Amino acid sequence: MSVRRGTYARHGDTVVPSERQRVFIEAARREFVRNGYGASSIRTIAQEAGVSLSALYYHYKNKQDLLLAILIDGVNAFDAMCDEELSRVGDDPVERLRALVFALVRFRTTCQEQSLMIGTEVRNLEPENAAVYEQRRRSGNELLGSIIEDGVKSGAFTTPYPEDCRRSILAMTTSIANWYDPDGPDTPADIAARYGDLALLLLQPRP
Amino acid sequence: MSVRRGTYARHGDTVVPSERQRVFIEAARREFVRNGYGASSIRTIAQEAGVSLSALYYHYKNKQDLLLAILIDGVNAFDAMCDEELSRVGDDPVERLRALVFALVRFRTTCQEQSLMIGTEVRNLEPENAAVYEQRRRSGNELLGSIIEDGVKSGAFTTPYPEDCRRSILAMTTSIANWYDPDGPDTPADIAARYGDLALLLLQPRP
Amino acid sequence: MSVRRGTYARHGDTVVPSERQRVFIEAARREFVRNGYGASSIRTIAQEAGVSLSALYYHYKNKQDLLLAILIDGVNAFDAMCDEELSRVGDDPVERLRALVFALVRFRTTCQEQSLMIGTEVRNLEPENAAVYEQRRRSGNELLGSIIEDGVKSGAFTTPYPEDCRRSILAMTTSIANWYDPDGPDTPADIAARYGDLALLLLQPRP
Amino acid sequence: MSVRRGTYARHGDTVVPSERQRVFIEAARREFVRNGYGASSIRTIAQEAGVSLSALYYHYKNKQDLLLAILIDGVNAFDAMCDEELSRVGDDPVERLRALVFALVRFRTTCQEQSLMIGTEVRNLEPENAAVYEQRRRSGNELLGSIIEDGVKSGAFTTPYPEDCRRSILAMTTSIANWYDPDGPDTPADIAARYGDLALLLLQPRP
DNA sequence: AATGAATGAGCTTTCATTCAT
DNA sequence: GATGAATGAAAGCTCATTCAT
Repeated sequence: MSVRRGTYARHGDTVVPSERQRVFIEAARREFVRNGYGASSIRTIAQEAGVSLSALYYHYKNKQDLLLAILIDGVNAFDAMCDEELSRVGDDPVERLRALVFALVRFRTTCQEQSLMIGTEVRNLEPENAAVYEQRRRSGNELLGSIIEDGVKSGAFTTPYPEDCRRSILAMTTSIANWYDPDGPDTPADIAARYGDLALLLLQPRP
Repeated sequence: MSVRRGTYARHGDTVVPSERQRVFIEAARREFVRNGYGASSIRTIAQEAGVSLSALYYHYKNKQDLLLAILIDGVNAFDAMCDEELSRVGDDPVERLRALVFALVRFRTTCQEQSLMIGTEVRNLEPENAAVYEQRRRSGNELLGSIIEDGVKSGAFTTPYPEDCRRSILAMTTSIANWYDPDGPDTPADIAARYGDLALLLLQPRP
Repeated sequence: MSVRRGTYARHGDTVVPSERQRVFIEAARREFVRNGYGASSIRTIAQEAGVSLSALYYHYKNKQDLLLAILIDGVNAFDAMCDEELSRVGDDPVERLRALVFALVRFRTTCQEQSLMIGTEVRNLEPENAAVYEQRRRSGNELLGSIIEDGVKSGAFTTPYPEDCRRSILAMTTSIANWYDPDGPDTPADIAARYGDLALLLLQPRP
Repeated sequence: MSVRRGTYARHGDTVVPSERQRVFIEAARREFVRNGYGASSIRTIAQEAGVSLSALYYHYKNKQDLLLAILIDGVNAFDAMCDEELSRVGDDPVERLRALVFALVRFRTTCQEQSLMIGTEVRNLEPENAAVYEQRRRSGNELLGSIIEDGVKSGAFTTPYPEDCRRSILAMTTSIANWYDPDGPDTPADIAARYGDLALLLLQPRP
């Protein structure tokens, strides 16, 4: 039968896309980022991927399925970066916060396209797929909240608005993808350092 | 003889939409926010506005023109709020900063739909219209930059990263439109007060 | 707005198709009779009707709607013939039976295409439309049953199997559409006379 | 080396389908009866048969070939029933007529699906295959005509319209497949007895 | 100021079929 | 015997847009 069985739509668990599927995912992501999901043509995507339209349909049962695959691929990359950065540090909330901000910035700069997809195109997921996606996404995304919460509890952070801080840090790092230029003077590490500082300013660490 | 001549596409200056045009703008905005520009049907918009498709074409020469009208309508609302809030305060950078944040928050909360359109759907403007729009938008949007710059020059703000602060403040207030619930416990003023605090934390005002 | 509002799918009552709609109905009927509903292309139908594909979609909201229109047009023709023939005779069951068989034969011979559609393509109606159609069809189609029933009650027909007779008379007249050749030697009236005799043989009239 | 060589398309003679082929034939028949030939998908058929699409293509060279196989399988069943019933009786036209009607009814009731295919889907045969099929079908189908002819010649049947009788008897028995319900009260034998009576009424046997 | 009718291009999707393995 | 991968053609349908009235 078809590869479609192994699609994310069916099992929620992490399935590594095949080489062919990677080609589709990347072509589609380029298109979706350029035009948005609704205005992107699946014909053009197949063309950009260098195969026939039917071949795409052999691997993904429809446009939605492709969108879901891209988004899940994005959160996988995101999770991987968070895990990697956090594995380098200990339990100190300040250290952990800096590490996470570093991961966020790395993601928004080195995976600019993935980054732009997530959050912009989620609204185009049909309810069923949105559920599948949310479940996958939750785990990775609650990290910031728990780090802040821990820091506040332990007295490391003294901010009176932890929830607003969480949202703000997320928003300000997320928006980096909108202006970051890989050919510009700033390296991801430069930016991460500055945004780490800014994030800590918001959280008002115990002096 | 058609109204189209007076459309934004032709003259860049502010033209107040007629009553009829307001109906179209609002119906279209609802649709664009729901589905995105590319996936929205101009037929559905006409239907929601309660008139015939041809009537819409009498007022706007095409879908693009409608998008441009919506976006300009959005920046007009935005500019009006900024002007209003800033007219209440004097020259002190801290006061001005708070006033502007207040305006930003008011816009993102009370004009949620306009807010979501701006920034999400700009990319769907064709080059010619994008130019028209950018010109209109610039003036209003450079306010934050100049306030920060003034504060830094005068020594009122001591941040070493004024540009990152500007971007961060913009991003964190912008993102409010994504989660704000008019039926929730927080009033726009509540939120504005907190985000004013946060913004000042980033800018590190002289103690 | 569009003509679609007046389509049969919306109101169950008899709406006379416009001139344009007649063209579509006849082109579509030709195609459906030739290939069957499922294998007929709506593109080809539009082509045969001599208009663009979109024009067809302006008048009928989809393939189903067109099918329904054709079928209802068919039962309308059928009903008209039955009414006409029965209006010529009195109350005598034998007379009425002959008149109805005459109407059946006339329909199967002079409206061969309509005839072939009805009964062959009803199965392609989606449930909702099938309901609309059945309701329209019922009235006309129960005539034979009631004539036979009356005759049996009054003793004019002595058959022990009135229900099988009903089905048989229906089947044998229906099948005429399959072989009747308008250029052949038999006139519809010839055939009707013979099938009237046969139908009466089945019903075993009181001698 | 493929089985296709032995397919009906190549030799006209009776080839008994293999066990595997029976599975395909039955799955396909179910689909064809449900949707009609043109609207049935060969993919769905393979799925229902529980094998891969390619496996189906190994056994039948295309959709047409499958249709032909089904139809021929149908006439084979039909012929077998006729032979069986007729072998039980002698030369008397009345006896033979009753036996044949019995066979017709048995076929339409116990092989309902085969019955519905034959006659409904023949029109979908391409000319070449239609020829192959007609040749196979003729023999079995001319039985009724010859029995009636014999009876008329010998004076056993006095009908003035033997050809119309033949068509009527065929039509009325054929239509049984449309309403027969295996779970209903009537057994095939019950129905056959009644339709035998009706058929004889049409033929007007010498008293 | 507004409408109904029409159009051509494009959409997503499914089709029957082939072929290397 | 059987499969996965692929393809070109065509399906039904919707799109933004135009134009005579």
